[in-house]
Amino acid sequence: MNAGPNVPEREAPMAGWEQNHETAGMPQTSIEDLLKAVYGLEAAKKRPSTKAVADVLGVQMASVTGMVKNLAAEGLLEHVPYHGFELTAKGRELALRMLRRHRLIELFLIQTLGLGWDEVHADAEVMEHAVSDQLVERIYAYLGKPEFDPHGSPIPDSDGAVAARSGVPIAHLAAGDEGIVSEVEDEDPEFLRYLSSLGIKIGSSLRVMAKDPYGGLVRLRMGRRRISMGTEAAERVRVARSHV
Amino acid sequence: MNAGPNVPEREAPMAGWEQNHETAGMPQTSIEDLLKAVYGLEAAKKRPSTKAVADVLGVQMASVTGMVKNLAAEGLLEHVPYHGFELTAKGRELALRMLRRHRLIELFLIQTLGLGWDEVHADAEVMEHAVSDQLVERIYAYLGKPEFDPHGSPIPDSDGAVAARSGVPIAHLAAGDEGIVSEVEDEDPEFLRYLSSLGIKIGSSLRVMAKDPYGGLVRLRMGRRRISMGTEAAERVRVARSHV
DNA sequence: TTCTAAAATTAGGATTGTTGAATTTTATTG
DNA sequence: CAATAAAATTCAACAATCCTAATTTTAGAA
Ligand SMILES: [Mn+2]
Ligand SMILES: [Mn+2]
Ligand SMILES: [Mn+2]
Ligand SMILES: [Mn+2]
Repeated sequence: MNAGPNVPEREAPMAGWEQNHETAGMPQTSIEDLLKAVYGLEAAKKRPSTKAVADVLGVQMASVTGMVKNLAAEGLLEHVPYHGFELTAKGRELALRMLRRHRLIELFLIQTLGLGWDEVHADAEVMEHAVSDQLVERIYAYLGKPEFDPHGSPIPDSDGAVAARSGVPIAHLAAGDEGIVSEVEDEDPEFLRYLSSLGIKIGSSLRVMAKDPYGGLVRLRMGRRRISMGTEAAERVRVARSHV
Repeated sequence: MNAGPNVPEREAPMAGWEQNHETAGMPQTSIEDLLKAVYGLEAAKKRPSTKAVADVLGVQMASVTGMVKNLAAEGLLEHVPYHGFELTAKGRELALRMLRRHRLIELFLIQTLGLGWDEVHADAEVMEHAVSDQLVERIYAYLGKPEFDPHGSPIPDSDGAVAARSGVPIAHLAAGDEGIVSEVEDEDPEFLRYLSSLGIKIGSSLRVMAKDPYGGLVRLRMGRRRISMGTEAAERVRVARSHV
C-alpha cells in the first residue's frame, strides 16, 4: 500500500497557505477521463477500442491498455484482451458523474461570468476533476436544476440518469426536412465560433433546401438567411426534426 | 522525455466527452502547493524547514527533500542541503499566482453561490490548480477587482504584487487596546464557524478588556457583547489597531 | 569539547501514467 | 488457407510522488 492519509497535526499557520487536501482515495484525472472517453464512444455507437480511446485521450495505445488493466481491477470496466472493453455499472456511474460536473460547470461559467459557449469547454475539462460533490450540487441548485448544458447536451442527474441524446445530425436530414438545433459539438472553440458566425445557436429553426450529392454540401435556410455547410460540420450539429 | 503533447487527429465525436487537455508543461499540483507552503512560512516569518513544509503538506520529510530537488533544478527555489531553502523570484511568482487564484476562487464561490466563509477553502485548494489564467482574470473582473478575500487576506495582483499582511493577532494586543478584525485563518471550517458563533467577522470592532496571564484567556468586548477567547484562537485572528 | 536528540538526507521500494519497440492476435484479402 | 496489415498487448524504461528505514549532519546541552 502507498500514500496513506497520514493526517498531520495542525500547526495554526495564518490564513491562506495551508494545505492538507482530502484527495486520499479519489479517482485520478486520467481514470475519470478514460471512463468518459469510453462512455462517449459507447454513446456515439462507436466501439470503444484501444485505438479509439487512445485517440480521444491523446495518448498511446500502450497507455490505454495499461490503464484499462487498473480500471478493470477496480471493477470499473470489463476487459477481454484483444476484444475490447465495456463499462461496468460502476464505471458508467462515474463517467456520468463526470459528465454532470462538466456540463454544470460550463453552464455555471456562462451564466455567472457571461462567457461564450466557445470559451468554457477547456476549463470545464479540468475543473470537472477538481470540484467537490457538494459544490456541484450547489451549482446545480443555483442554476435552477437545468436539464441541458450550453451546447444542448443533457445533464445527467445526480443518480446517473440521463436523457437520451436528442435529434439527429443535420447531415442525416433530407431536402425539405425541417428541424430545431438541439445539440452541437462542444470541444472545438473554433467550430463554435463558426456556428455563431452563421447565426446558429441552440433552438435555431432551419430547413434543408438541398444536398449536393458529391461534395457533401448541405444548403439550409434559417429564417430568411441561406447558409451552406460542409458534411463535416453538418455531422456535428444535431437537430430535432420538426417536420418530415 | 515523457508525455509529449502528442496532438491526436480530431475524430468529430459528438458533444460532451472529448479530451485533449492542454496540460502539457503545466506545473503539477504538488509543486504548486509546495511553493505555496514555503511562501506561507516565509510570510509568517517561520523558517521554511523541511519539517515545517512536510507538516503543512501532510507528507513525510523525505518527500519534501525529493521534491525540493526537482524544484531547485527548475529554478523555483534554492537549496543548500541541511541549511534550508528559499524561493527564487520565479518560485515566489508562482506561489503568488496560486494565492491569487485561491483567494479569487473563494470570493467567487461566496459571491455567486452564497456559500459561507467556512465552506470554500477546500474547494479552492483544489480548483486553484485547475482554472486557466484567462478564467481567473474573468473572475477578477466579475468581482470588481477585489483587494481582499473573504477571510481578509490580500489578493495578489496579476503581476505578483501583494499588500503586506494587515493587523496583528489579537493575542498580541494589551488590555485596553481596540481594533478592527482584518484577517482570520481560513483553512479550518470549524474555526470559522466558531468565530461566526461569537459574532466575529471581518470588520468587527473590538476592545481587549483583560488578559489572563496564565491560562492565556483574552476577554473582549464587541459592541455590547462580551466574549472570551483562548490563546490559540487569539493567535488566528488579526486586528488592525484602531487605538493604542 | 563531547554527547545526543532533532532535522535532514539518502537509499531502496511501490504505484501510476507515460513512452517506444517488440511481439502477438485478429481480421481481411487474395 | 495463407499472407499481411491493423490493432492490441507486452516489455523495458522513465519520471514523479509518495513511503519506510537507514544514515548523516547540525545544533544545543552538559
Ligand atoms: Mn464541454
Ligand atoms: Mn477532464
Ligand atoms: Mn483558503
Ligand atoms: Mn492546492
